Amino acid sequence: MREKHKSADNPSPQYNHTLRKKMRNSLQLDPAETESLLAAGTPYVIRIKLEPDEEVTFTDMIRGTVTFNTTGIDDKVLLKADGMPTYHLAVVVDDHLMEITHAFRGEEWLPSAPVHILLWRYLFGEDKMPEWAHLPLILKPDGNGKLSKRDGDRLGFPVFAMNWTDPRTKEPATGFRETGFLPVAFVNLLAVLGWNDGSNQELYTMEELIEKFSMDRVHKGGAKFDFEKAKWFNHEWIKRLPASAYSATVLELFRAQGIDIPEADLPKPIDRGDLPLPVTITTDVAGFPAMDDSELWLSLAAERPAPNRFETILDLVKDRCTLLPDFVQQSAFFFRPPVTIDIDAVKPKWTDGKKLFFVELIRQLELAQTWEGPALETNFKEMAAAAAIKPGELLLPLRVMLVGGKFGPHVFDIAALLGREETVRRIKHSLGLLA
RNA sequence: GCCGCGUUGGUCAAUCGGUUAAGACGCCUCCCUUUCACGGAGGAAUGAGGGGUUCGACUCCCCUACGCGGUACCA
Repeated sequence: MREKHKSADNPSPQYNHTLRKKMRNSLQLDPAETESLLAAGTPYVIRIKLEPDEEVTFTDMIRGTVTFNTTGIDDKVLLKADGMPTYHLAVVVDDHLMEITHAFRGEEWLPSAPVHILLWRYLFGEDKMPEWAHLPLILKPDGNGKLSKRDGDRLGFPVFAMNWTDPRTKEPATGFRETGFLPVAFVNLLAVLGWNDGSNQELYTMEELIEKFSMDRVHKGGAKFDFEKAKWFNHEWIKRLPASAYSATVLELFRAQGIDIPEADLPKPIDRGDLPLPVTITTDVAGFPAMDDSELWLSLAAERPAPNRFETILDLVKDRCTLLPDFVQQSAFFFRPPVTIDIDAVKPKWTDGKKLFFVELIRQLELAQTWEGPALETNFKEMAAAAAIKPGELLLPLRVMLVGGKFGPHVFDIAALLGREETVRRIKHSLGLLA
């Protein structure tokens, strides 16, 4: 019926005060005919009836006063032919029953806001209506338009906070959490996408956000999503939080990769019964935001005296980690010998002199009184001087022998954490490969 | 088509009439580091266009352009 009113000029004719007069409906039909149609079970919908040329004005927390003229709005369907309400009816009734005081939604809802305002007026009274805020949209990084799951798939980044499967299409989607984002970082990056407090600050804890966030500084225009910047936020949070804040999560990642961390390396399990109930957390470590419950408890024990090897290692490599899974790549060699050894990085410059040096090194390491990074380094450099080889010529081979490649923290920190036995074993193994 | 909302470097953005137009991400150079990073110091890069108002406009007004959102018995 409505189809015949479509034209090239107006591809989407409105069902409004003008058009409804040309259609078959209860407003045009004889009441008796309507009754008989109803009695015969003819399908029907119920629409809102808008008066022509009426101004609907409301206040939006972000946009201020917004005005629409009813002439430009359809008589929206409220109750569908199957008896189910449309969103328009449902939100209003829902918000009323739930006594909603503030309604936040995306900007795409702005055009239908007047319908909802009118519904409030007709049904419950505008005085009971919630305050409105229509948030700017997050746009796709390239081109224009709002960010969608497809863009994430196409460009290789998550668009949802957590993993979820679309109930309609059954399509799975990877979340920020599963990609390796810290909850604090995610909330932080989202908060400053379309808002800032006027200062140069970019990193905010949850507490600071609660204190400083204000609707009047939320932008009206949408912001393009930049995954590089998103990763930067996560990197910053990984760096500034102690490893104990996320070690439990990282432990799971190691296990998922089939790398088991010995019990002795892990932080001692906390007996929750012994801890007082956390009310307020005050620490000087950047406000120390809570993650989830278990991490909250862990963080409470952050000042625990006994350091554990696992978190010590995590703290040692965290500068190199942008996403949580990076920890596995950056520190797996601490827990099991490197799978591959980049021996080609050493071979071209390998000499008999160096070989002799390492043989002697093994002997000395086995004899060493103590096993600490600085002492190991001093001794190593003295040996290099004695052998008349520049330390730099020997440092890289040692690194490759211990970690398998040209990466990782300070070599002697690694050796210290690896322990005498494992250090010697790895040097011997590589010497074998070089023979 | 119509209605609404927007428009400062590649991106996020400050500025609420007077600044050399901040800062951050990314990019480039250098320093530190005998690995990879972190860190430090620099660099390139911005007011969509046109009219007004004003002593003075990125900032206020109008027009145009462009973008986005909506225009469903989807949300």
